[in-house]
Amino acid sequence: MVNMQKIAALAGVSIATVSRALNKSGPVKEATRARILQLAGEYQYTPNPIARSLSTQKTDTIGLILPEMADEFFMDIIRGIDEEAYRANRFLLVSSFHTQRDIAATLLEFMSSGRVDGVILMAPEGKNGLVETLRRSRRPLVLLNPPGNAQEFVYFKINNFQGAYAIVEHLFGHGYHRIGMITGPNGNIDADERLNGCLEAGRQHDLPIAPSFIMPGDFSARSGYYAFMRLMSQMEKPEAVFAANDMMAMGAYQAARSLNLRIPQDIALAGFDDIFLSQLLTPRLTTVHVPIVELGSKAVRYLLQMINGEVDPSAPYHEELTAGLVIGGSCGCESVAAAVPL
Amino acid sequence: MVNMQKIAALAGVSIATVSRALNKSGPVKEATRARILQLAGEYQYTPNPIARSLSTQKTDTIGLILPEMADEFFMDIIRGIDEEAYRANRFLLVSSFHTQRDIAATLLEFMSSGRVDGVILMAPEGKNGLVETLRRSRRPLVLLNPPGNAQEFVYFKINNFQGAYAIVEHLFGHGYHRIGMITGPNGNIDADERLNGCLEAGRQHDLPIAPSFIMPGDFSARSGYYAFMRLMSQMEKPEAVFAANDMMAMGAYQAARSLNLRIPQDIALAGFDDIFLSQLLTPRLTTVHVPIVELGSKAVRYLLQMINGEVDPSAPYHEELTAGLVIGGSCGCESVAAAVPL
DNA sequence: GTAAAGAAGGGAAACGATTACAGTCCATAA
DNA sequence: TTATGGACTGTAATCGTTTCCCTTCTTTAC
Repeated sequence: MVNMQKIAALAGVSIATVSRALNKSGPVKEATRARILQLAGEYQYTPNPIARSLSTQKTDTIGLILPEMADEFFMDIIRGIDEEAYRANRFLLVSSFHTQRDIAATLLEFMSSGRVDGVILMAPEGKNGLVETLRRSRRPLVLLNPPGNAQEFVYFKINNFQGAYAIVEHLFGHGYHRIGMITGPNGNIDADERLNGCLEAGRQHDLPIAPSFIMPGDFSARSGYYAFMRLMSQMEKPEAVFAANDMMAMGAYQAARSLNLRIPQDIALAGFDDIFLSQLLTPRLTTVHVPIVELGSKAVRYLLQMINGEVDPSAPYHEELTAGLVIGGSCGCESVAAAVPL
Repeated sequence: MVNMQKIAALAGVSIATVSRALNKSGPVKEATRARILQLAGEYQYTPNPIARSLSTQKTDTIGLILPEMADEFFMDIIRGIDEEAYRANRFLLVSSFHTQRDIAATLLEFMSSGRVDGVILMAPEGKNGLVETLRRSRRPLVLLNPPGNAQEFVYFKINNFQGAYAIVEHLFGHGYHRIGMITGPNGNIDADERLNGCLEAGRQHDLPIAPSFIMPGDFSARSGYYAFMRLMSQMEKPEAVFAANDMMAMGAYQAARSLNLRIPQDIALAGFDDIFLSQLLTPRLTTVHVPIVELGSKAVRYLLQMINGEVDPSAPYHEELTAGLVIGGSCGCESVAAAVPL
């Protein structure tokens, strides 16, 4: 392996000069510099990043910890972060929680021990003393969709409340009076906020959502199927159903088909997330778009500012990204029923 | 930051002893060892991985380079690799190609320069002197779904030919005589092999696929839609259509619905990949399951063997993973039409 | 009683960079 | 002519480990 030592010897200078020439970190005579660059190219010299890191205490790497690596959603997160990291010439060390609950702590320790300059952590549930663990992190940390008890940290999140409020308001706009909701798993911050947004919209329109119209789900398509079935088996049935995510809405589509209910004529439907699948349903699902790639980009950009000392790494900073409506045909809007997949 | 120096001073021993005690890499009196461990715990000492890497020339990190980070498929790859890496106590540095074509080379250089112990690279197309670049890699390298000109390397791949052959044979088994195919992008190794498997099945059954029944697609749902439309607009129409991946099959579903064709009564359909969406179609799509998570696991395990010197890193090694049929209702099989989403 | 072996631990050289400090040389200003 | 300051370059410390090679003891075998 060719190192600075060798290049220095070949060029007849000291390694300090080689370093200065390569990094432009000090004055070097133009002729010397050219000679060094020439030799470096010739011998395919690449600086050893480990040695450099040891010396500079920077790794040019950021860590990303996700609860799981399962579907499109998490892939989009990674993509957003990967792109932004690439733009900033940073590497990306990823890991998931790996089934264990408090493993997030372990991983954070690993990552905080010098392998990365900073960490982006997605932790939608704040159990098992997560907050205490995070406090001990020695590196800059940015949270994504954090639990409610994480106010002291830096985080970026989707405005679930606003998104849910907006889409339920849209359903009211269609004239539906009886709106049902299929919720997400209890304790999940995203699920809770979406429920609250829905309830608030009901209150604001003087048409509060009836408790019997709130059916628990767990974000899976299967749970959406059964929740929808139960909603429609009641004496009084909703005219429109808002599922807390698109996967459950998909389950509801299946259930509606089983019951021979037409969407939206017999029952209107709306979802949340704007996943790719929702474009392929007929009619296209009306849903809430979450700017997930942007969430990742913003997190990286802010993290880098923390790392570079451009902002105070210990000061809390919160940003909520607005979710936007995507109108399909499932809510009753006519014009947009797309026949051709995107 | 507390380092070995400090622990050594506190314990009244040299750093060499601390290192030996912590790594069990040499004899240390039990009492001394206990004292050191005690202090290490007390002061929350964690060895600096960068310094260790510099000394040992190992990073405990493996690199993963993917063409893109787009859908479920790539997420599954990452998951398989992440899980296996975690089991082996390795970290994972990921990156995508980032639009540029020859960026794969650049990234490989980066990764080969000491930041990782080995690299897993997925490169379904072998253009722009990829092979020459790979030859210059200084670290162990494992390819996934490699192009045809990569015989000299270690790779793991899905047996596309066998999978395509099997599913087309299944269609013939239903008694269909006229089978059409929607192909993937030209030059993509997976696409080519699936086409070949289909053609071979036709030949073996003395019912060669007619050239007019082979319609080009590009793996997108949209292309599947249009290819299906074109297939069905011909004078002589196929009785069954095999799409080279599930996304295109989804497009075909949409097209069939537009044309008021019932699946499978009017037209049978089959796909490839067994993506999650295919379970949600009605009738469920008959497709080919690709053991994608297993592909990742195997790649990691072999890479680690190369890194540890348990196998010759410079010797070629090839493994093809068998793809299995997933029978849904879209091919004409009755029994399995699932009404409830998984 | 002595030699050899092995355990315990210390000193110092790697690993491959960055960088503070200091020295040399030369041009310019006083 | 002599400071003075800037450009250029080298020496060596530093980052935090691992590990080779000793030295010093303690056993154990003969």
